[in-house]
Amino acid sequence: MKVAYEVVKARRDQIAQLLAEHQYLPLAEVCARLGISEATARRDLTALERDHAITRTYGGAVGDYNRRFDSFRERLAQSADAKRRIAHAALDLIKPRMVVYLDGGTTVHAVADALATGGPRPLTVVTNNLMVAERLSDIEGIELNVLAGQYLRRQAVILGAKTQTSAKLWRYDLALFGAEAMTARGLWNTQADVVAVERTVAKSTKSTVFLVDASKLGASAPVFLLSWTDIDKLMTDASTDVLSHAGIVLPNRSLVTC
Amino acid sequence: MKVAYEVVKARRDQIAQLLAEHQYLPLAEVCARLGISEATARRDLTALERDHAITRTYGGAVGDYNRRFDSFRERLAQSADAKRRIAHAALDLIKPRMVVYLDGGTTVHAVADALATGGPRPLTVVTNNLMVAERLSDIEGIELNVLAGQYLRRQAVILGAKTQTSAKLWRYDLALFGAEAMTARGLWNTQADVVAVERTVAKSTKSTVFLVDASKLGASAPVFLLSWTDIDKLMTDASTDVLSHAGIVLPNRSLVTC
DNA sequence: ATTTATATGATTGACTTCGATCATATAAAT
DNA sequence: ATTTATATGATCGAAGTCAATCATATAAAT
Repeated sequence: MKVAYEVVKARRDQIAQLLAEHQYLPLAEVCARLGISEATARRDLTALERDHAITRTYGGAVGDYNRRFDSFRERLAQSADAKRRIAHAALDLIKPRMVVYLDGGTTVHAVADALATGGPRPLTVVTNNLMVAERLSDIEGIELNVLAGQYLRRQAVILGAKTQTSAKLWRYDLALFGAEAMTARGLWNTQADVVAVERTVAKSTKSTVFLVDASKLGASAPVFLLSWTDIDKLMTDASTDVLSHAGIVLPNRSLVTC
Repeated sequence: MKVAYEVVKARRDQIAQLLAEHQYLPLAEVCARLGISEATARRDLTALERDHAITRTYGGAVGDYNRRFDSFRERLAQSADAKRRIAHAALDLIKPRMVVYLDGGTTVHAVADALATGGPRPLTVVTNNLMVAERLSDIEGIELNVLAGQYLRRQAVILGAKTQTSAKLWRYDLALFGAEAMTARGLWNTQADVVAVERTVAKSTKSTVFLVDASKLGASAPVFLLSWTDIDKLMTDASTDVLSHAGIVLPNRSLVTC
C-alpha cells in the first residue's frame, strides 16, 4: 500500500540514525527494529546508499557518519613501513613524565600508534592533530591535551592564530615534528599556518626532533620551516650517503637512521 | 602448512589496518588483497573479532577503529524529540556573523545537528565538544573552533585549566549551555571542571542561554552552576505550570517553551 | 468519487556465504 | 633427524541473502 512520503522519509532517517549509532546492522536487525519486511528494508537501504548516507554490505549496511579523516588515512598508507620504523626509533627518546608535543603530520601519527600499544608512562602528550588525539585518549598513563584553534577536518588538524597562543601554554620536553621536504638548507612544509604553529612550539621545547621519511628528500614545499642548526635530531630511513649527496650533513649525535 | 606466527600476526595487522582505512570490506576483497583463501580470511577475521579489533558481518567485516563517542551517542537518544524541538527554537537566536559558543552536553549537540543542515551564515562557532566539532566542521559558512585542554574521549569533551584559559581567547555573542538539573535556586551540573569552563564562557558572552529538557526538572546534580538571575534565557519543553510548580518563575522574555 | 501512482509484503529461484571436515605442508619441539 | 603441532586451502551441505515479480492497499491527483 502506498504510504505518505513523510512516513517513508522519517523511517529512513531513523535507519540512518540507527546506523550512525551502531555502525553496522544486519538486514534482519533493521527489519526487527522498525517492524518492516525484508523487501522494504532493502529498498530503504538502497535509497540511503544512493543518497550517500550509508554503505550497503552483503547482509546489512554500515553507517557513513564516521568516515572522516579519509584523505589523512590515505596519506598514512604511503611509506607506511618506513614511518613505522622511524616511529619506533623515536620511542627511545621518550621518557616517563615527559611533556611531549606531537605534530600534525602522518609520520608523527605513527609515533602515536606505537605509543598507544606501549611505551614509557606516565606521559603528557600535547597535539594539534585530532587523529593522534583519538589514538592516545583514554589510555592509562597518558594525559592527552589538544591545542585551541580552527578545526580543519580534512587534515584532522587544528590551526590558526589561537593555536599558536594556546601552544605557548605548555612547556615541552620533547617536540616531534614532520616535514614535507628536506633540502641542504633545511626543512620545509606546505602550509604557512602549519609552519607558524610548529615554530611556536619549537620555541618552547627543550628538544626539537624531526621525523622525515626518505621520500621527502629532494621533494619541494613552499614554506621554509627551520634550518638544520635549529634542530636537535633528525630521524629518517634515508642513508647517510644519500643525505650527504643531497647536501645534508649532520653531526653524528643529531642523526638517527633506521 | 604451518607458518611462522609472525607471518600470521603481520597479515592480521594488515587486515585490521585495511579495515581501519575502508571501514567495510567484503570477504572476497580481503582474500584478493592479501592473496589468501576464503578459509584463511575467515579465520583471520574471527581471530581479529575475538581481539576486539574488528566486527564481523555477514559477508565481510567492519573496522572498530572509529567507534568512539559511543556513550555520548547513547545519551543523545534520550528525550531526543524534546531536544530536537528545543534546538530548533534555539536556532532563532542565532544571527549571521555571530560568534556562538556551544556547550558540551547532548541537548546542545542537537543545535549542532540543526545548524549542520541549514541556518544563518556566516557563523563562527566555538566549542569544547568534539562531536559538535565533527558535525559542524567543513561546512560552508561556518568557521569551527575548539578550545584547548585535556581531551576526555568518553564525553567527547575538552576540559581542564587550559580550557578556561583558551575560552577567554574569544568574545561570544551568544553562548548555548546545557545543564543536568534545574531547581528553584538555579542550574546545576555534575562535574566541577565542566562548570568551571561554563562559568568562564558565561563571563565573556553577551547573551547566556540555557537549553534544558523537562527530564532535568527536579533532577539533582552536585555542582551549582548559575542562578536564574545570571542567565538571559531558558529554553525548555517543560510547561510554565510545571516550572512554577517547581518554584521556577522567570520573566516572559526570558522563557521560551516549546 | 474515480482514477492513477506507488509503497509494501510475500514468494521464488539463483547466488553467496558459512562452518565443518579433511589432507597436506611446514614451523617448532624433541 | 624425527616427531608434534598447527596454519592453510579445498570441498560440500546447510543456511542466508538477493533481485525480480506480483497482488494489494492506500495516498495523491483528477
